[in-house]
Amino acid sequence: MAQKKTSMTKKDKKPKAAPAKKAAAPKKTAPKKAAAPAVMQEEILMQALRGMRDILPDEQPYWERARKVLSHASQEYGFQRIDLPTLEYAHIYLRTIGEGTDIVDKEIYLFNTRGGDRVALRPEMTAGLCRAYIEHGMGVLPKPIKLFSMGPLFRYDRPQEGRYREHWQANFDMFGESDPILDAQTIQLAYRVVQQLGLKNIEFQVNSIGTPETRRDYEKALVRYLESQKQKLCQKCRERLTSNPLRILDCKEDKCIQLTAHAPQSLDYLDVESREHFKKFLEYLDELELPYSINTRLVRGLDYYTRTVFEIRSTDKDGKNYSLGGGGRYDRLIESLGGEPTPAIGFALGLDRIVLEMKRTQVKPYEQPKPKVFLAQLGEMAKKKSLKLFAELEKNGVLIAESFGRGSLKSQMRVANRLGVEVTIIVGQKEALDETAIVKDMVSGTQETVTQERLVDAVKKIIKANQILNA
RNA sequence: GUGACUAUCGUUCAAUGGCAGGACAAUGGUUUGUGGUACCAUGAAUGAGGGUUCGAUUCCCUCUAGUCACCCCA
Repeated sequence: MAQKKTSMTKKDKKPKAAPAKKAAAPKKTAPKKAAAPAVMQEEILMQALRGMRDILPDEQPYWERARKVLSHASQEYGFQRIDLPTLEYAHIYLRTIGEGTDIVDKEIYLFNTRGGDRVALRPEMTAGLCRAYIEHGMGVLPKPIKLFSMGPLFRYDRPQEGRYREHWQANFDMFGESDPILDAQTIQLAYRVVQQLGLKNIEFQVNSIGTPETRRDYEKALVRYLESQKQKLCQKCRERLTSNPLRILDCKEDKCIQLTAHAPQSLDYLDVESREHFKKFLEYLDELELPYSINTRLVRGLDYYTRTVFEIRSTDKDGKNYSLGGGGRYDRLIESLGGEPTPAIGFALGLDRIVLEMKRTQVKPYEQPKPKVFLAQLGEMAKKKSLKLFAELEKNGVLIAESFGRGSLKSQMRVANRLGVEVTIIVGQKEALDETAIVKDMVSGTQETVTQERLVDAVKKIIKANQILNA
């Protein structure tokens, strides 16, 4: 695995006094750290916060492609974009995600504002979405109400690759209908997105966790079963027995897997309606011919889910599993926040992981249109004119590059060449005076002088000719 | 939150208890207004703080950060 090295701290570099040659003194005698300047500057760590990262230009083409695909898919499926604040009253998360969950107990960014409000950086999107739904009375809109959202979330985790304290998610949510066909459509949409992104080896895992009541019954039954054979569990799972018994189903220890294989299954404890819902859901899924499997061990980390839950996973050649996203029904959530009872379903895709997966599987990133024209200038007068020329060309739809800061024509030509432009426009002292410009075809190397009025046409002519040649 | 491993120019790879070096990238140049190659030059690093030592980038400790495995999740 390629270990990504990251440079860390930078000391403030002292500006060089003058461009003049370094004093004759040999390097070694120069003190490594020169004497402090008169005003002592406090050294600040030039380092992003832990778990936070910069998404640099190099990586942006992947993100751009992901964003484009997501936003197109959302429109095709009739979702409307909504943007929510990153900060909310803390209690909406404590209430919805559930106290006792790791997200709330250990991972939430919680603080008091100057005004004394207890607020939290959003650790997930759904709670804020429901708050907005209620606040703006969206219940009166025609059902289902489909909302699409994309933005950063925050969790105070211990970072690793594909897991950051600030990470990006795209969320698709539908409110107002409980029909299981929506559950299937949600998965269809998720599949559509990963397909359009060109991701391979995708699988869905689905499960139903029923209602909070049946879940409690099931949990009791599970504990009862496991308690009777406690010795066969691993050390951690013995602790989980009281803290979070459902998690035992996820344990990777062989003995726990063996034991839980015969444990009661959540599906057996579903109420009649949930059972029917799940059955229908699976029928629809079969109809769609999507790659899915039922994972009765799938338990999601949020308390608000009811009935359908699912995850989108990608498997690499070593059989390793990555969760790219997940979701499920949350039919009680709006009600629990004080709104009208409103069924809902949603899912989230983790953009950081999607991008990681795109790179892993060598998906083509989005390619930014490249400039085909370079504008070179020579001399003060031409330099002034070139600003205007640039604007003129850009207005006429010519994507243009320049390097105004450079002096010599040679270095500008070098840049033009490196950029692979088809045309270079050269404006020097003479051309500036004559209101003309030299148009050079970089492929053939020929050039001609044209008036600045005819410049746009002349440039476009060459580009067009090249297009025909290439076609 | 737990454990393990790691940290050298922008990137990448060296080296050393005694002046930290190369490659790539960058910038300028090889006669004054034209691209490639080649050549030359110029900047640029031992994550931070302590300790051991005559001397530490190298050995030790702490911190910070990353990666991995847990935990959890997207």
